[in-house]
Amino acid sequence: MNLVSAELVAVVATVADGEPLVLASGEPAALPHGPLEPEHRSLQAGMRAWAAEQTGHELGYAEQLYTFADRGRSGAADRSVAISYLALTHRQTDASAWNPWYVHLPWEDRRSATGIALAGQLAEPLRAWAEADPGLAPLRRERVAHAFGLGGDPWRPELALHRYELLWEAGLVAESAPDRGAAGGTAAGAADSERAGSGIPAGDRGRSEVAASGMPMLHDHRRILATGVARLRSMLQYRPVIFELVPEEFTLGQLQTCVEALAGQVVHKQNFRRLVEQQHRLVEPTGAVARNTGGRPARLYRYRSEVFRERRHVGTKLPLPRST
Amino acid sequence: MNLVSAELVAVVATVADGEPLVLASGEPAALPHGPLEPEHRSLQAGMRAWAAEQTGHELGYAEQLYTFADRGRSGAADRSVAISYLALTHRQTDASAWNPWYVHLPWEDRRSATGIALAGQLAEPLRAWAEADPGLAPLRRERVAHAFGLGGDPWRPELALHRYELLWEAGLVAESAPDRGAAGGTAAGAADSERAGSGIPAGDRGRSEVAASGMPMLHDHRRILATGVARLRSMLQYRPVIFELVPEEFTLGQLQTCVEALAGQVVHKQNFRRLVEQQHRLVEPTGAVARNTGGRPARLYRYRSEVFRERRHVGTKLPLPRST
DNA sequence: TCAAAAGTGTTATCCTTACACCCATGT
DNA sequence: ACATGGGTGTAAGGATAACACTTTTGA
Repeated sequence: MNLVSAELVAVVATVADGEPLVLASGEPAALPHGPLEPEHRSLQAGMRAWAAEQTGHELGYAEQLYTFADRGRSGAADRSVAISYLALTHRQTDASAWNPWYVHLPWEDRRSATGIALAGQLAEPLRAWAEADPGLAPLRRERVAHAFGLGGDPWRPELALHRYELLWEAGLVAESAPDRGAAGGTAAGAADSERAGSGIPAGDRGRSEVAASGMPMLHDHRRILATGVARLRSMLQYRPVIFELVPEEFTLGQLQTCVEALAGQVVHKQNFRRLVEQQHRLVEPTGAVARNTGGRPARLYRYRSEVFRERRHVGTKLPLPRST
Repeated sequence: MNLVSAELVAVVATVADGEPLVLASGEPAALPHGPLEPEHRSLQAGMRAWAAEQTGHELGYAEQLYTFADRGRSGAADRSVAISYLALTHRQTDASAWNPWYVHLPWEDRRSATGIALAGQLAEPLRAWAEADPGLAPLRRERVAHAFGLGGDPWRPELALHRYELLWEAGLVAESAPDRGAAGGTAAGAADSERAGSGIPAGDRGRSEVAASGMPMLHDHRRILATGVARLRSMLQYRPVIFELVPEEFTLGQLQTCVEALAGQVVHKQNFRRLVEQQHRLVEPTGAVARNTGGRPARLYRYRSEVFRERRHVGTKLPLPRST
């Protein structure tokens, strides 16, 4: 009988003040994780137990993401399987263990011009990587253009995992950099933590590119985070998941900010409101207003849980601009 | 260290003569499967190795489906994790090990009036199950209506997994029937195979309902099959996966038949053609014609692989009738 | 008064669905 | 001739993306 060790890993996401956050702690940053144990009643129950123990959080919605097998984690002989989950939770007050997504995946935040510029800095090294192997160049060019929205392709928020994997292959993240030895990789772990924190590859690349490569995480946790981001962004398009991340009462502005935080992209205000209110009828006004908006007071809304039945399949369609 | 055994299971799908097929063999029918072994380079590689060894097939496209943990498989103490994959392959000639999907999931085939009637036979027992527990009744009613398209809800092909799980919970499939002992369940295996083949629960239900409940499979393999069917039907809507299942040259009629086989539902002919040809420009004529169509000869088409770049995200949108 | 955010109205365009109809072949 | 499947034209309705504009607050 071939036995393996099974590890449970959780991407626990929330949004606070318009910033998407993920539960992560340690140096290098690690997602909540732990082995599957005999007393766990199910995979999901085990994941919840570890997350609760390590973070004091009870999780809300959760779904399985992906199962990874790493041969190299603790040597070639015994093998470990990592079963990852995505969990959503309302904002909590303990600020300790939360990291902004975009600290680890800065190129995914295109809400501002500077964010887009940051992502743009990756284009040149990616092209260089694509051309480095003449045989693979056409395929790589295509993959880069598709994933990063270059050369006529639109930027697709839900391709976050493709993008991370390309950067990994190209050696543009610390976990895969040719001169690795900082965080990530096989079993480096806590060694060399001052460099791990900054995520600086030892190559001769400029300072700006370093900022674009993001803060590394333990083992393949950044890949798992990217998987969670991609899944959440996909769900956003066809299921009303936002309401797991927003307080019971909210303004349409807050809702929009939350969507923008997850998608990493701004959406068209007027059409967003109409879509949510009229087309999908996902929300209804509570009658109350919020006055702390900085401008005109905003009506408060609540999620119409009745529609969960009729509109389970509808998401918050993003009124994305035609070409980005 | 807590160790578990990891098993790889494959849902290998194809379409032949307008009938969707899955690789399965034995009694009760089992999907290709086997333990993860040290020499496997990755999870997917292991799955491919087992499938090739057990069926003589090299697989084409493959993607991970889901990871299940069963406590009860071989006793309470040691635990097994099943990592399942969906694989697509072109039609092969060895007819031996292929089973039609709808032998196992007959309610999923709504291409004919008799198929729809078959699914309708499940409505009554499902309602009875929903009402059996007064506390859970509202939730169960809602789940049944949503999954099976009752009471104003549309039938959604991609909810195949929800439907199977409801039937399982309601004890309407042999694997979960209260009087179980035939195929499925814990470790029944090859015992009692003559009853397993027919899938007849020992209860006092009528003959027609037996036909509607479908042929059982080993362990939870029918659930895994339902997961694969659901995933494939989802993909159909937003990615051009059909072309993995169709010969290089095909008529639009063949393509449509193939889509209908997977979706378990007929589609609107004229609009299907226009969608594929014009909107998405997924195909182009080869110039040749097929004369064995039974009517007017049909133009042959090929898949425009150029669009894989521009339209990776586009699927074969199903021009479904407004209300079913 | 002005910045900032909330909220309304309208339009052009495209996609979806549906209906009606003609075309080319084998029997 | 006629059944069978292949193939075309067109129109109604709804969803989308874009634009211009008004309203109400706090500083």
